[in-house]
Amino acid sequence: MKEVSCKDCPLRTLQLFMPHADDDVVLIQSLKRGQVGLGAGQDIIHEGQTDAPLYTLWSGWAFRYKTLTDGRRQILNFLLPGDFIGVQQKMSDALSHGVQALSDVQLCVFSRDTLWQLHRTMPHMGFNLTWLIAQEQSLVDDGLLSVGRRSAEERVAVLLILLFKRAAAMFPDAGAGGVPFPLTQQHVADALGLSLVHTNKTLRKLERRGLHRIENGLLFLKDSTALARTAALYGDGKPPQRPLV
Amino acid sequence: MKEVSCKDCPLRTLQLFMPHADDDVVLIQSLKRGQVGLGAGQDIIHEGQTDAPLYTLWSGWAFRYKTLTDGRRQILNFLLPGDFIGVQQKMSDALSHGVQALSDVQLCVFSRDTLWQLHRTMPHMGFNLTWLIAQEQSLVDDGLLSVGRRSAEERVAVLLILLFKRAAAMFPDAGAGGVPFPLTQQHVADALGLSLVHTNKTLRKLERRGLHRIENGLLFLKDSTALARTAALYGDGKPPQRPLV
DNA sequence: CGACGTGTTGATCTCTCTCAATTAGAGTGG
DNA sequence: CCACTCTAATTGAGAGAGATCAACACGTCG
Repeated sequence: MKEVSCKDCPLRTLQLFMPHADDDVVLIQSLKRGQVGLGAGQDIIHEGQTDAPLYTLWSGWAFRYKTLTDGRRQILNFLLPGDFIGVQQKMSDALSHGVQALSDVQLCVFSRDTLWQLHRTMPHMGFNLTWLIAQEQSLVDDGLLSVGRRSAEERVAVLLILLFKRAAAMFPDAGAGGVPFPLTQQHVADALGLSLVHTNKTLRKLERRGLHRIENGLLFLKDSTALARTAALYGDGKPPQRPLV
Repeated sequence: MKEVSCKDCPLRTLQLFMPHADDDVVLIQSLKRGQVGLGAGQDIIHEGQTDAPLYTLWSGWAFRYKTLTDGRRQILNFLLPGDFIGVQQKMSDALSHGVQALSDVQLCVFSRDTLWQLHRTMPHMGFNLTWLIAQEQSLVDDGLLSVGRRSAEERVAVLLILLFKRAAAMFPDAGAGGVPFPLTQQHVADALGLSLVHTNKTLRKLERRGLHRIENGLLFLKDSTALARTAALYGDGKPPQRPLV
C-alpha cells in the first residue's frame, strides 16, 4: 500500500466526517510519521504495552479488548476507519487493554507527542480530540448497558443494528443493502459477554425469524424494524457528524 | 454550605491530585459560576437532557447510569470528588446517560463554554481534560470486563476492592481501616449487572467468609489478599496521580 | 489427504433470576 | 408512646437463561 498524503485522504470525502481547514490538514500531515499494514488477527498494541506509538486506523476494522489471566476475553468496542488507537496509553504509563486487527488494516503512525502538539498549536483540534474520546466512551457505555441488562437476543440485535449503521456510514456505496461484516461469531460472543455456542444459537434464531442474514462477510438487515423491536433500543442511535483527527 | 474559593479548595491538598500553578487556579476560578447542593438520590442530570451546565463534584458521591424503557438500570461508573459531570453532553447534542447523587453532594457549576475556554487559553489544561476523560473511560472498560466475563463472586470482589481504593485515596484520614461506603445493595446490583437478591447472597457469602464487612455505611476489607484472589484481578489497580480540573 | 478454523446442533448442568416472605430500622402522625 | 409505613437487608424455593460438553459439517490450506 503506497503512502497517502493527508490532503488526499479518501476518508475526508465521507459525509461522516466534518470538513477541515487546509491548515489543520497540513499540521496533521506534519505530525504523521508513516504508515503500516497489519493482517487480520494481529495485535496492533499488546495489553500492558508501554511504548506504543499513536495510530489512526485508516482502512479495515479493529477492536479493543481485555483478557483475564485464565483467557476469558471481553471486547470493549470495535474500531472503524478514522478511529484513534492508543490515546489512552499516551495518557497513563501503560495501556490497560489490547488492540487487535479484525480484518487486514492500514494504520497511520504518529509521533509520541502528537496529542500534546495538537492541543498546543491548534486548540480546536485538541477540543475535537476530547470530543472523539467522549464519543468512544459513549459506545462503551452502550456496550456496558447491553452486557449488564439485556438478554442475549436483545444484545445480538443491538450489536447488529449498531455495526450496520457504522459500517453503512463508512461504506455509503455498499450495494444491495449489505455492509461488510468481518466478525466471527467468537468476536460477537466476546463483545456481548456470551458463550460462543449460545451466540450461535441466538444468531440462528434471529436469522431463521427473518430479521437478518450474514453471508460471505456481508451483513443484511432484512427486517430492521423487527430487529429494532427485539433490540430494546435506547435512543435513535443516530450518530452526529464527527471530527476526523 | 458557603462558597469556597478555588484557591482554598480542600481537594487540592490531597495526595491524589497534581499540584497546580497559581495561574491555572485563577483561570478555573474565573470560569466557575457558583455552587449547588443536592440530596442523595436526586438527579444531577437527567437522561437525555440537552441544556445541562458543566459540573465538578466537590463533595459526596454520584454515579452515571442508563435505563431501558422498561426500567432496567445499569450503573456505568461511580463519581468521587474531583470528577467531572456532563462533559460528554457538552460534546454532542444530548447526554445519553443520567447522573444521580449517591450521597448528599456539593457541586461546582461552570459556564457552558468552559471546556472550550480551557482548551483555548490553557492548552495544558485541555490536555489534562483529555487525560481525565480517558481515565474515566478506563474505569468503564474495567466495568465492562467484569460484567461481561466475571462471575458474580468475582464482580463483587472487584468492585469492593476498587471502591475501597478510590475512597481511601479520597479520605486518607479514615480511621480503623474503614472507608465511607454509601451504596445500597441495589446500587451494587445495578453496577454489576446482577439481580438484587443474588447480589445480597453473594455479598453475604463473602462477608461470612471473612473477606470484608460493611457496617454503618463503612466498608472494611478484612482480608484483602483473599479478596484479591477471588477477584480475578486484572492489573495492580493502582491509579496514577491525576489532574484536578 | 489430514489439520485446522469456523459454524451448527443436541443434551445436560448450573449459575443467576424471579417470586415470596420475613426482619429490622427510621420516620410520621395520632 | 405506639401503631403505621417505607426502605433496605435477608433467606428459601423453584424456574430459566445461558454455560458447558460433545459431535459433526464444511471450506481452506499446506
